[in-house]
Amino acid sequence: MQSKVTIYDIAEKLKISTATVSRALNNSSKLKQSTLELIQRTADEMGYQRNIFAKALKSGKSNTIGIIVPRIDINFFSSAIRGIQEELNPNGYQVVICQTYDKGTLEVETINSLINSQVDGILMSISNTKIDNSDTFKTLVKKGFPFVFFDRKKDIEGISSVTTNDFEAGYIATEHLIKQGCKRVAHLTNNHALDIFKDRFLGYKKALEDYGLEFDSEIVIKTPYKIDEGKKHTRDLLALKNPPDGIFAVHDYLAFGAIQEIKAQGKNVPDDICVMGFSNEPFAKFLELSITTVNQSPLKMGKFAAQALLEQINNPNNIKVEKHVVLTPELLVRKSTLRQ
Amino acid sequence: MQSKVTIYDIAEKLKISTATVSRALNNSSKLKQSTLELIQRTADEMGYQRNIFAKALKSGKSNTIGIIVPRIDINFFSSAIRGIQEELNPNGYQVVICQTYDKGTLEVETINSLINSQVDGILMSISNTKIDNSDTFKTLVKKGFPFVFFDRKKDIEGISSVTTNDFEAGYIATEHLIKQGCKRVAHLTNNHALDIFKDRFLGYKKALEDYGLEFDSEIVIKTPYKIDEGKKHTRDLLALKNPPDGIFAVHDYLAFGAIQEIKAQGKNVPDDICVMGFSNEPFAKFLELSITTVNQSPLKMGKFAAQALLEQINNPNNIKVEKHVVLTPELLVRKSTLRQ
DNA sequence: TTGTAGGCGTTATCAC
DNA sequence: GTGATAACGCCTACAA
Repeated sequence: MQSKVTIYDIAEKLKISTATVSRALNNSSKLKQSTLELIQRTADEMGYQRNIFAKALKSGKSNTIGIIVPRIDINFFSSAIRGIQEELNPNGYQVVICQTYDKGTLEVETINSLINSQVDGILMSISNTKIDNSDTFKTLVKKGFPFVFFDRKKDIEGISSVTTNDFEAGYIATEHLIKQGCKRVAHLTNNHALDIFKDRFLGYKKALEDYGLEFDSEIVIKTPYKIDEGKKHTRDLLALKNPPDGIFAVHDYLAFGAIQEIKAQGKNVPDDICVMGFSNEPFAKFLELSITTVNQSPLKMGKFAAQALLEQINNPNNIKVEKHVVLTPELLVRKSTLRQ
Repeated sequence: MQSKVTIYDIAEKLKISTATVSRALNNSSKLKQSTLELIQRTADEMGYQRNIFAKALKSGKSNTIGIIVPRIDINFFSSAIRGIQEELNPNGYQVVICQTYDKGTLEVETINSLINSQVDGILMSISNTKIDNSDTFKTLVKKGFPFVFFDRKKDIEGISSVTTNDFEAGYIATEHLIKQGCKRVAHLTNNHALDIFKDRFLGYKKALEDYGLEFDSEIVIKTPYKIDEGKKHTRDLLALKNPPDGIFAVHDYLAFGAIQEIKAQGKNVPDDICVMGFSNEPFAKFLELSITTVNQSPLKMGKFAAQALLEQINNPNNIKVEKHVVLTPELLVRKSTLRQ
C-alpha cells in the first residue's frame, strides 16, 4: 500500500543509528555536514515518508487545525477558508473543514469530534441556532484550548475573535439609503441569535435616529436569508398602508428576492424603492440590476483569524491572550440604490 | 490542554490490565459483561478519549478520507461533498477537503500531501488544466491506493469513477432546444481538457446530426465559465452575419451572462433566442427569467463515490475492482427556453 | 475470561 | 558528532 520505509531502514542501510537519521531528517545543526547530506539523499532515494502518526504520538501535536462553518457553499465562508489556508499552510498546518448546516446540535458534536481527532486548534463561525452552547465554549477556555471565532461569534470571556464591524455596516448601509432619499427604510433581518444580525440592526436603528427618521418595528422583519423569503416578506411590506421606499436586507439573497418582487409588482428599483444587500455574493454584481451591498473582506478575515490562532498555539507560557480584531466594512454602491 | 487519561490510568484505578481495558473499549465480545460495563463507565467518568494517533500508528489506518475538488464554492461540489460525508461519517470516517483552484501543479502537490498525512483513500474531481498528471494517477493504481474519481475524471486503467452521462446530457439539452424550434444552436463550452466538456460537446453534435441541423464550428466557443465570458462571447455570436437562435452553455454562469447580453441588445429570451444552462446552480431557478438547466444529482454522486471508495478500502484480498457508475442527467425546463 | 509483553515509527535524553 | 534506549498510547498474539 503506502511506501513504508522507516528511519530504521535508512539506519540499517547506512550502518548508523536511528537517532542520527532522525536528527538529519530534522536538520539538526550538530551533525557533520557530510553525514547530513548522505542521510537526506539516501532517504530521498529510498522514498522515505515520515510517519505523521508516530510523530504526532510522540509530540502530542497533529499540526492540523479544524475549521467549523455553517456551510461552505456561501461565498463568504469559502473565501474565508481560502484566507485561512493561505495563512496556515506555509506555517506547516493542515486544515480540516466541517459544516454544521446551522444545526445547533451538530455544533457541539463537531467540536468534540475535532478535539477527539486532536486538532491543535479550532477556528469557528457559529451556527444560527437558538440552542445555547456556551458551556461547550467555556469548557474550551478552561482547558486553554486554542480557539478563535471569526465573523459569527459569541461573547465568551477568554475567546478571541475576528469580525466585521456590523454595527458600522448596518449604519452606513442605512445612511446610504437615506442619502439616496429614502424616507421609510424597512429592514429584512434574521433572528437575532447571532450578534452579526443584531449589530446590523442596531446600526440601522441608530442611523434612522441620527437622521431623524422614525423607527417602526412593523417594517423590521426577521426571516431566514433565502430568496423566497425575500420575495414573500417584500410582498407583505408592499401591501402595508404605508409601504417603505427603501429596504436594507442583511443578505444579498434576501435583497435579490425583494427586487424580484418589487419588479413583479411593476415598480421600479431604485426609483420607487431602493434595495440594499449584504455580503457581496458574486452574483449580485452581475445582475442586470446589480445589487448594492456591503463587502466584509472574508479573505482578510480568514488570515487574521488564522494569525490569532497561531499566536495562541505558539504562546509559550499560558499567558491569557484575548484579542478582538474588528474589520471595517466597505460599501459597494451599485444600481439597486443609485438614483440619478 | 487535552484531557490525557489513558488506558493505563483506567487499568490502574480498577486494578486490572491495560489489555482488558482496551478490549472493553473496543467492545470485545469475550469479556464478562460486568467488567465490560464497569470499564466503560469508569472510562466515561474519567473523561477518557482514545488517542487516535496511537491507534493509527498501531493499525496503520487513519480513518480519514481526502476529497480533492477544484473549489468548494461551486454548488455542485459542495453538494457532492455533503453526499460524501453523509455516506462516510456513519462508517467511521472523517473527511479532509482540499481545493486545487483548478491549478494543475497544486493537483499533484495536494495528492502527495494527503497521502503523506496517511489518508486511507482519496475522492477526486480533477482540475481543468492542460497539465498532464497521468503519471501520478498511474502510480496510485500501481500502489493499490484506494482512489475514485467523481464527475471530472481521467481515463486511467484501474481507477473507478462516478460521473454523469455527459454525452446524454449534451444530447438532451440540444434536443430540447431543437424541439423548441431552434434552427441554429450555438455552444458555449470549455476547453476540452476535461471529458465532461468534451462529452457534452459530442452529445450536442450528435443531436444536431440526428435532427438534420448543420454543425458549424464557428458557433462553438471555448471559454472559461464565468458570467463575463458568457456576455462577451454572446456579443460576438450576435454580431455574426448568421447569428444563432439558441445557445447551449455548459454552465449556468455562462448562460446567465448570455441572457444578460441578449436582453441588453433588446432581444427576447426565449422568443428570439433560447438559452440553456448546466449544473443547476441555485440562483438559476430564482431569476426572473429562470434558466433551463441540467441537474446532475451531486448528492447522489457523492454517495456513490464514497461507496465505491469504501468497497476498495474494505477489499480484503487485492482483487482488482474497477467500477464505473454513470448517473443519468435530468433536464429542468424553465423560462429561458420555454416558448409559448 | 484476563494478564504479559512486544511493537507500531519517532523523538529526546542520556551517555560516549 | 554519534549511538543506545526509553518513552508516546494503543492493540493483540500468546500465555495463563
